[in-house]
Amino acid sequence: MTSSLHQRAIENLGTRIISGELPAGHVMLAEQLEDELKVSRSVIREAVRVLQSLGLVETTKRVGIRVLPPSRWNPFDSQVIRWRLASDARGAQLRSLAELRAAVEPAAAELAAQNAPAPLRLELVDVAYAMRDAGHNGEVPRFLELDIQFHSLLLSGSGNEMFANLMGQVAETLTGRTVHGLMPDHPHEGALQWHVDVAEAISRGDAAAAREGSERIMRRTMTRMADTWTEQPRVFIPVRR
Amino acid sequence: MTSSLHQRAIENLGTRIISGELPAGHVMLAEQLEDELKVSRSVIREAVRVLQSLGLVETTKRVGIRVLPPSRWNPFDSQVIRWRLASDARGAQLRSLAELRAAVEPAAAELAAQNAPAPLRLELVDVAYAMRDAGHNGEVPRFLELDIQFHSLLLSGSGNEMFANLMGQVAETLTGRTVHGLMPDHPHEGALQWHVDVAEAISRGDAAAAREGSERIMRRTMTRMADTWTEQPRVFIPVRR
DNA sequence: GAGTTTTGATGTCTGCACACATCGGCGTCA
DNA sequence: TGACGCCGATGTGTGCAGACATCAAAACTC
Repeated sequence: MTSSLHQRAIENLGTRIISGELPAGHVMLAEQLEDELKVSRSVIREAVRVLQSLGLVETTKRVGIRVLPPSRWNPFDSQVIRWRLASDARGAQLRSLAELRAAVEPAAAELAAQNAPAPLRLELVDVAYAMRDAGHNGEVPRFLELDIQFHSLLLSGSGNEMFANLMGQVAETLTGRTVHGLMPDHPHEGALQWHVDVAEAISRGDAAAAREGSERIMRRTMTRMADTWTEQPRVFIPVRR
Repeated sequence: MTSSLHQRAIENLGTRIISGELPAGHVMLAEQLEDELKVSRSVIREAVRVLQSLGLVETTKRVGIRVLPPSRWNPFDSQVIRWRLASDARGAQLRSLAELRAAVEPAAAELAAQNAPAPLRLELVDVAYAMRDAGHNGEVPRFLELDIQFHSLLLSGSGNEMFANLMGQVAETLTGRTVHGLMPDHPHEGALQWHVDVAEAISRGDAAAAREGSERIMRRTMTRMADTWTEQPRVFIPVRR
């Protein structure tokens, strides 16, 4: 349990802002938050400072703490992502993550084939084969675990820390699929082999094959998920000049 | 100037941590920081809370404030990116951003062709032609400005808030190229036309052409920049299990 | 309407009590 | 004698309460 008071205050306010309960433009006073959350001023202030750094609120003297519109939120912060996944915008968040992942993974596969350290390549191949076996045998939980590990290793092997950081979020989209009932008991036969192909391409340093294999996996993943979020409204962030 | 004491404390500690002056594992005491920065506890505490949320430090009772290794830093936070760009790792940061951009922009172009609102499509075409003119006439500052606007509009038009958020960082990589002396007085003739092609493909909703055109631009950009950072060491983030 | 004063919120500082992880002394047991 | 574990001492962050400083919005004056 993250039982620190300020962490709970962040959680409370963060979820309420992102859920829309506290809409953009809504102004709060520090004193009012003290009463509401039954904590002292320092706790509120520290929480507000963190929310400020996430782009969720801004503070103005003589006005108070103002909630900022979604276009100001930092969409890459893992807390923001978590809060959005718990909100009505869950579908839109999953789509954004899936699109990002589909864009990044082929590039990461290509880089991994060029740069990944040898032990990581070996592990990647092992995991791919283990994954194929688990898929054949219908061991769904083990398959999901290996799937996450496979893609984590791939992103990590790219040697790009931004790609690698997407691991955590990718895990969310993969586990999110099971929640949406999108995981069949027996994973697609072709996809299992494609993972092995990607791992071996990376292992032997074949960048083009690694990218193509990864693109194949991503294309299939996207087409399978696409129809679940067609109804999700898209948010267009205005260009700041 | 953002002259708030707490902001300055964040800036001071953030730059020193990311520059390596305060190495991973280094432990500081809140009281010691008060003396050093000549500010009160509340300022230090609020600053530390923000740095904690960025993954730069962790606090432990009876120990103090411990600096975390780079693998724990949030690589998508704009402050972290800015601090890295100002450090010795500037080259590695630019490479990471360029790789991310190269992965994302073709996907964004494809999505923009499918989803962008009509006014944005028109503006994109206008900017592309203006860019071509500025390039022909050797108006370098205006060209750079239009270039940033073009790519911002493209990312924004994708309707994916994560893609759109990369705008600010992309501007950094583009202006960073000029600093590195990578911008010729007269931009590449083909690239100018490619931008127009992408804009028109998006404008008429031709997703495949938009993606291909964007890929062409990105391939050229990457090959042109690649040799500037070959000597930059890559950082492999271990997979957390 | 321009300039000035008032006002009310955040910003900053300080002293105190508390929680709790670490350390070290002590005793127990093998 | 040495290893181990209990347990209190200690020092740190955490949380609280109250004060004053600062500064920009709002009200006021001319």
